[in-house]
Amino acid sequence: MARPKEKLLADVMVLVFRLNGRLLEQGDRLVERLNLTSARWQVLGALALAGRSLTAPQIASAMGITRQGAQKQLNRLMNEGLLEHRSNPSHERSPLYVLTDSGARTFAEADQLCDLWAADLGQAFPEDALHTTERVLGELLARLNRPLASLIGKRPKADCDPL
Amino acid sequence: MARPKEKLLADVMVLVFRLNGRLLEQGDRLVERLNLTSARWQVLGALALAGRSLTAPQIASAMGITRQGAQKQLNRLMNEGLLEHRSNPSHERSPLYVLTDSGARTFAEADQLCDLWAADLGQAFPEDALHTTERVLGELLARLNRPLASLIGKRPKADCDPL
DNA sequence: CCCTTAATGACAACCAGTTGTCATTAAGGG
DNA sequence: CCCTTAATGACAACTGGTTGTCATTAAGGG
Repeated sequence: MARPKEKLLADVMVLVFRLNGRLLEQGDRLVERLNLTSARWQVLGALALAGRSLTAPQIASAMGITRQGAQKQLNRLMNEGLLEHRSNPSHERSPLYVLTDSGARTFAEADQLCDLWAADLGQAFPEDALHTTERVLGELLARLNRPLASLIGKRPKADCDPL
Repeated sequence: MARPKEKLLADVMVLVFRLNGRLLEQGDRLVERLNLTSARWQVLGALALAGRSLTAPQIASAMGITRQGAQKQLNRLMNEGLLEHRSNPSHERSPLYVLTDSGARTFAEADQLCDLWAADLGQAFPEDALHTTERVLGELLARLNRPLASLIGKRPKADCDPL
């Protein structure tokens, strides 16, 4: 075989980097008119998908970023009136966030645009190819969520110490 | 079908975002010992792969980022002695960059680590699944490189005007 | 040979994310 | 019921990328 699996995988990695950039860029343009960016859109999405109020750390975790990163977008969305606080019965310093009417409307518009966009992009691909892609990327992600201690010759942290 | 293609594609997009983060994170850790980051590693890679000296804009284009972004990393790599200037016969203000011995050695080490890493990650996947993934992502990228003018109701720029 | 335009580097401002620190609140074990 | 520890928000500094601007150099057309 001309391309060993490592090389194929390296190609996939490079594609992921490029795609990430393009997706964010096009996503930004897609929701520009709504005064959203990809980042703020994703926050609205986390709340809309959850269908209930969430705290900042919960939203961060749903987005796969740090709570500080999520907090920045939350503060901004609050200022713009797309979100509001609900007092959190089980944590007085950590409010729950919910979409305002304006926020829900804005997200619905973005979601419509996204469907059009995805339908347009998706028509080029056979269903099973998309499925395979999803499976591979998902499995890759799962493997990347484990540490790579062995390769870098770094000792595992104390709490991972072998008995 | 329970999942229409738009939804599958949306899932793939989310996976790309997550993977991008993880790959950068693990990549950073992989080359940490070499005083590299994913970004600086990629600059060295662009030069090593090209096998010849390149200008800053050429490197930026190879990396798919802006020339200003590439320049930042180039300046830093110069300071650390991994790159050096060659005078550019065809452009006196835009020098050519080449790897120093130290830069070439550092990149060779990183490349070795990368092969180990990719081999480890790649063994989980059948060859044809990786191939399909590469094809889908590549085609997706190609489609994302065209503007999405129609969906956002934005007029195309003057130089794209229909005759 | 000018003169306009494109390419380039330097710089600054910004965006989205990270890590780290600090003070406060929540939670749980003697 | 303390007292320690974890979780949280606020803040600051940093990274890697973006856009925009400016001055200079290259390139090409009258």
